[in-house]
Amino acid sequence: MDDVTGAIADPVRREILLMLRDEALSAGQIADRFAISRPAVSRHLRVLREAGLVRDTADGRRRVYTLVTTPLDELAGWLGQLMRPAGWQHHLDALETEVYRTRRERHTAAENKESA
Amino acid sequence: MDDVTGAIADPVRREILLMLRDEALSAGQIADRFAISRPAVSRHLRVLREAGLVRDTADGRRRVYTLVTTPLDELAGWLGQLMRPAGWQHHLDALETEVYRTRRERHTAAENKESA
DNA sequence: CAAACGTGTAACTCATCGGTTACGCTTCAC
DNA sequence: GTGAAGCGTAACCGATGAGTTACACGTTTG
Repeated sequence: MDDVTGAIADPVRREILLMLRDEALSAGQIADRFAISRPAVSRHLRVLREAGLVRDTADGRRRVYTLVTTPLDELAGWLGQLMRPAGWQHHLDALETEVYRTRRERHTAAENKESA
Repeated sequence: MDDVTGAIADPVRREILLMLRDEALSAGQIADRFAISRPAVSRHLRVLREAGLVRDTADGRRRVYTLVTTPLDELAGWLGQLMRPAGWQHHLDALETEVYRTRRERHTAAENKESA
């Protein structure tokens, strides 16, 4: 949990996650979309990887990253735990999870759509 | 958003939020539950306050803190944005079930008398 | 009023973080 | 084989964060 919240805490890393939401991207492609240096992005990717939020697959000399949302379940559960007593119904639209106890393996987002 | 994710990133602060979920607590009461010094807790409270996650009301020489979940909406929305493409339907389904089933759980944390 | 209580703030230390440049390793192209 | 492409790591640095002790300030209480 600490890994996830820590990873989420940085705007660059949040942006990376959003980028990976729609398509898998290589390290270089990701780095190109930021003003900071490539090594800096590389380390952000490392943080995300260690938090389990992304998975990297070697593809020749490239390294393709894909999103892994599973670790977010715990965070979502924590959020739900906090918001429940208040306007629960209201948040339902935005929130979306109470999982917290279910699914844990499911999707794995292994779409090999790298048509870059 | 950065404020919230930053605030959430610390385990002590997350714990504080959970503590405030069920009842309002004074700074001292909160500090007593942690091994760290009181000033340290005080600064955690400041971070939470600046993130809008807690509200403090003066009560004599005490300062009572209450939870404010509103800022979490944005985070919840962001989370949803990330998890939607994956098992969104699934999550939503589980959520609704959960909501109807628990239905505010009996005890209700009725201490929410101090309105905004 | 004076003493004790409850809290926040200031000043300081130490560890961690995010960024940069330099470098090394593996893979593709010729 | 040689050189370039693509990435990650190492070393270094300034900024930030969390913890501590010392202190100031308002509030109760005797």
